[in-house]
Amino acid sequence: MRKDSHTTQLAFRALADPTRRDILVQLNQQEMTIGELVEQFDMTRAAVKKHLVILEEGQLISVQTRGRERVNFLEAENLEIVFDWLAYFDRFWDTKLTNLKNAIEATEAGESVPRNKSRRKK
Amino acid sequence: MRKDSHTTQLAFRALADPTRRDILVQLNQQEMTIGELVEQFDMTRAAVKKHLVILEEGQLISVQTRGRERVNFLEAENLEIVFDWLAYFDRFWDTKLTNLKNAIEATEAGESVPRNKSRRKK
DNA sequence: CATATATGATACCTTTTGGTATCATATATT
DNA sequence: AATATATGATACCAAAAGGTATCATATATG
Repeated sequence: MRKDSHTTQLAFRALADPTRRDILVQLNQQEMTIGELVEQFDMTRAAVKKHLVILEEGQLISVQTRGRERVNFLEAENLEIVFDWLAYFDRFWDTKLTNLKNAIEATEAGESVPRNKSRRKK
Repeated sequence: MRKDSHTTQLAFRALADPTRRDILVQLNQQEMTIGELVEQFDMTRAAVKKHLVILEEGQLISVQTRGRERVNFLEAENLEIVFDWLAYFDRFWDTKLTNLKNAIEATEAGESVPRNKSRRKK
């Protein structure tokens, strides 16, 4: 039986909570301190901190100290852990490849890369 | 703030457990009854059944009744829910597109579709 | 130096999760 | 019809998850 790695488990665990997924979205827009993140959520600093720890364990964010501040960065490349797991499923993948092929050809034709609907911000 | 859908949440929740991910892998090879699945795991039927319910709620499997048997199928297309969420992250996506472009060109050149790590730089 | 600010750490609580044991139901099979 | 088989449902339990309140620590700043 195929058993995926602990690294994979920590990544999926990190993504299982909606607040944590939202944090990643925030950090995709801009790196932020925990203080700035707390302003975006209706919960205490301690709760946000716990989420940040789990995101770090999942290798989806990194932290850089700046004086007394600690700035959190999205580690977008490490979403590959999840992507790779998905890629295992050939049936899904085959149709996906076709769609992506079209997207890429559109891109090469000079259009902008087509995005997901949820990507739009109003 | 971007808030993802309940559907997305149920999918990520379903993927958060290693046993459930393994079940999807099993069902990718071949559709199976709960009885057949139980043979593959070191836990009771009731435990497996709970996992199947959560996978159904995440729309990642479907069930078809055949006499007294209930056959579970992978709904590989619905992994798109997760894929779409990942696609939001442009930084990740841009590098991924490049890799996929290479993969697709290789495919069109007659090679088989490369997967996972083997797709990356060698 | 003294104080405010930004953050981390810990104890504690409630709900969810992952599991078992057990009972109930539907459909083959003899 | 009676029994075996395949599955579903429920009560119960321990551990993990998600949250708060509170205390501790490090670093700017007047």
